[in-house]
Amino acid sequence: MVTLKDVAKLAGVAPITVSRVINEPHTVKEQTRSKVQQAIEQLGYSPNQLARGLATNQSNMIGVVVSNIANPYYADYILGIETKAKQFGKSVVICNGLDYVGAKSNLELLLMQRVDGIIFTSFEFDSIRMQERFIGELEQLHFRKNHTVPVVLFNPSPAHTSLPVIQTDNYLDGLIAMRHLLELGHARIGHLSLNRDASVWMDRFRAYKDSLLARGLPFRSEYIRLIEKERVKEAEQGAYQLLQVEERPTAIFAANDILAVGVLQAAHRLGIRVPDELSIIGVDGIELAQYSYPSLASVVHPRYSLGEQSVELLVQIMSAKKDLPSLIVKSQLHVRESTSALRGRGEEEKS
Amino acid sequence: MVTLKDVAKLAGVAPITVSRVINEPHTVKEQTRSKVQQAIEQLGYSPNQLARGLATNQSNMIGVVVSNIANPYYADYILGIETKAKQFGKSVVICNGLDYVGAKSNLELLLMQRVDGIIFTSFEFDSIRMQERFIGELEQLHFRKNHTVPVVLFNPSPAHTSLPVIQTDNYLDGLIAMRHLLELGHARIGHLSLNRDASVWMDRFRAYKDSLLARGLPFRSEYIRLIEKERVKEAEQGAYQLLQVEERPTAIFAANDILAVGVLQAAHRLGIRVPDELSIIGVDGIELAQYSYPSLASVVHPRYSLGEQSVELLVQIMSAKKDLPSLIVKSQLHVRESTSALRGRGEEEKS
DNA sequence: CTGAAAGCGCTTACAG
DNA sequence: CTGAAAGCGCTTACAG
Repeated sequence: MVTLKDVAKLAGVAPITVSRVINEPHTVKEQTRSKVQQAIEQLGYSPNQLARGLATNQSNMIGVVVSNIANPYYADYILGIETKAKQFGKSVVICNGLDYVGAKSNLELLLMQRVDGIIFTSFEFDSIRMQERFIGELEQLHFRKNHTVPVVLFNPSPAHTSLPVIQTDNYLDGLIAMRHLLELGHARIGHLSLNRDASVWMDRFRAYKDSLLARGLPFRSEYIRLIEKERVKEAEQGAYQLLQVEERPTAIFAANDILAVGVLQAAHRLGIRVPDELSIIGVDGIELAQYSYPSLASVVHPRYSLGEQSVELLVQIMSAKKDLPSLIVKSQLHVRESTSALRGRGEEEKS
Repeated sequence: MVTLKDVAKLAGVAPITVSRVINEPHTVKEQTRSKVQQAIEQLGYSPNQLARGLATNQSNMIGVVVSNIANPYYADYILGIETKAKQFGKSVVICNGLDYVGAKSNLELLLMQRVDGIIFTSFEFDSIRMQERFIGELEQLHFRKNHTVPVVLFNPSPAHTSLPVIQTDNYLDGLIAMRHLLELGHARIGHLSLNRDASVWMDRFRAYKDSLLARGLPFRSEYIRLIEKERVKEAEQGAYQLLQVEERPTAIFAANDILAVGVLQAAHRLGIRVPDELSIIGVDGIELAQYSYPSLASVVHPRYSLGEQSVELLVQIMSAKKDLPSLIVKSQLHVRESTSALRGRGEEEKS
């Protein structure tokens, strides 16, 4: 391997001068600089980041622990992270954090690699208790005297933590979805969600209830279905039950797009026309919802931008050497083809 | 930061002994080992990988340059890479390689980081010429005398290269898709693909033609549609034209699932029933196809496994210090709801 | 504007 | 089984 020394020798200067040409070119005289530049190109020199990192105590890498890399929700998010990280001259080390053990061991690896900071996405461990524990350990790590690693949590669950957080507003997402359905005149609205106590599901459910109450609409337990797994098939099964109660809901607020797709599938198989007989809305804005037939209305998360902002927040914390206020990023309602005004009510309005 | 020295001091041994406890524990006497272990835990020591990498000339990182991180095709692939890499004790640095400039600069960054090896996925640069150029530069890099970086290309395009390659068989994928349709009795089969000269599209197209010829079926140019962009919307537009020729195809082989979803959308909007009036099959096996309504038949790539195998191949090359034969991984036909026997022909068979 | 020395935190190779 | 010395390839801090 070509080293700084080799370049220095060829250019007839001291190694430190080569270092300067690379890191602070303006401090070097034009003439020597071009001499060094030439030597660098001639030898195809590529600075060793490991050595540089060791000397500067800065690796120029940021770690990202994603709860599940294969989850399509995170594809855009990761792209946003990568793009923004490169703008700051940083590389991205990506890890999967499917369970506590995996997340923990990946965290340790990242610490060994001396990454400049770490971004964690919302975990989906088996139990919320383990997530609590993990976040607790992160806090300990973060507030340790001798070596602090800047950390940003994206949509942590549980949400209460002293660490810097970037988050979407689950409750607001729910309100937005419900308002859309209510404004279309729907009153018999079902809710399909997950039987988990993470805030994603709890808060969206709370928004569902509050929205009904605010309109003076009854809250009917037969209009609620909580399934066990965040999968289309499971959601479809749950939706069957929701769609077979006596007074069928005219609209369903699915807690996210995966579940919404399941509802759509169920409607198709039951021969229920969407949106004529049933309106459906989800949350997240993943591709799957966009390319369903009919395309699904969704409260869309700006995932790419969330990735970018996660990095920005992390970098700010890194340079400020202190924590910054948490960030809440707004979602946006995308009305597509899966919702329509309630029949009858809609006609009344026309006349 | 706690260093090896600190641990050594606390344990009352030489630094090298601590190093041994970490890297080759069996060479250290039980008694000293436990003394050192205790000191490590007490201080919360975490070995500095940068220093280790500098000394051993091995970073324990592998680089991955993905043509487009946000492409859902790669989500599972990356997960497979990450999982397998961790089994080998390696971290994954992920980069986006949307265009030549981006791929090039990311390559340079990875080289500076002294990654142990790099995996490149098929590029989708604007022009095939730039892809050729990039692969050419990789070859140069690979066969350079003084510092060779092991490299694996996943589905490169153009496909002819002297570098180690792991690939799916585009031509075979096409044959499998076509055989399925032909066996269902279809004779009027359309093909929707991209107007690009990458082998993904060329080879699948060739398989389309050859399959027809092998059955003595006519090749009709009005049954072919090549669109400009790999997008559902664009595919839908292309499909309209395909579905409005006088003698409408009874089946369509879409060159991949994205395009197949577009065909499905077009069929829906034209009121053409799938699969009763039109069978559709794609290639890739992405989620989007699986959760369409009706669900789309596809020649499925084992993407998770492809990721795993990419890492395995890379690791083998790294340790063998020489190139290994290229790997071709088989796809698998998943019949779902979007294909059915040609009416009439199907009934004949029954009687 | 340029350089000689020391050090970042590990491991390798050689002793004992 | 354990250790002292040298080195990996950079940069920091101090001189001049």
